[in-house]
Amino acid sequence: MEGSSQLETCLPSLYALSPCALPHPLLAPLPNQHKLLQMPLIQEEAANHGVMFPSDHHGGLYPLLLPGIPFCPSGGAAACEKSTGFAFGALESAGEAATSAAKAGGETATPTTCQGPSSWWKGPAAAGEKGRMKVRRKMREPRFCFQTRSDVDVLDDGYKWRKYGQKVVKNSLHPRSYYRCTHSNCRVKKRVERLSEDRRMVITTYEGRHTHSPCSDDTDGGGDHNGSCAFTSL
DNA sequence: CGAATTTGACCTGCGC
DNA sequence: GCGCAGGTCAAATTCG
Repeated sequence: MEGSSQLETCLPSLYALSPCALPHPLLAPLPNQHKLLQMPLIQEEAANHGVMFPSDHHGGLYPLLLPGIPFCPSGGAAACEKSTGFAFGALESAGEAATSAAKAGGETATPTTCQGPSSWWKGPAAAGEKGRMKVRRKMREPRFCFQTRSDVDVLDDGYKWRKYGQKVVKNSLHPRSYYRCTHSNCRVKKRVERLSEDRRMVITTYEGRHTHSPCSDDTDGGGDHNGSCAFTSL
């Protein structure tokens, strides 16, 4: 399913997203060869919210993380928000920016104001009630959104993902895929879609933070066996 | 046979 | 209030 050769150029940039292995991945610009395109719309948000973005101006590549926000396992997002003053919804429009970018073909788009309310599933407990009680709550999760040039949709970022949905979105020729981290207590999600104009451009939006390290994906918890993990090289 | 993926239906939020 | 679009669920299907 996955063309590993095409993946190679993308891997390091994705690895840099790991909050577990790299507490401060922002500090590590990636080589030129890893093509990420900046999205003007999101950069606008960056200016407003202090989010860092990929830069192809300096040959560096910076994951889209919220600076100053510590790794918060098991839903510490709210606490982080308090302590840092950052609203985790800040990148809410970033996710939409991906779509906007797709629409505008990477052209400048008017930055939308951060729309606070967004949905987030409340979890198995609430969802399980009455069978179809899909109660959602306001989104308070960090988002990392970036583009990569790849022939494969699902980039191997070290984590294991399960696809839970696919949707054709408006103004996009390609369907958007929804993935969720397979780790038991990890509710990180990601959306993958392709640009209408350039099907090789993959827009990946990560949502939330992993509560585990990439290598210990299925072996829960303590996995410090980084020996064979590519993350350690960063 | 178990795990992963597919796919249609359902739910929610937002704009008009 | 209504309709649209995005996001999620879960049964069915496919794959290893």
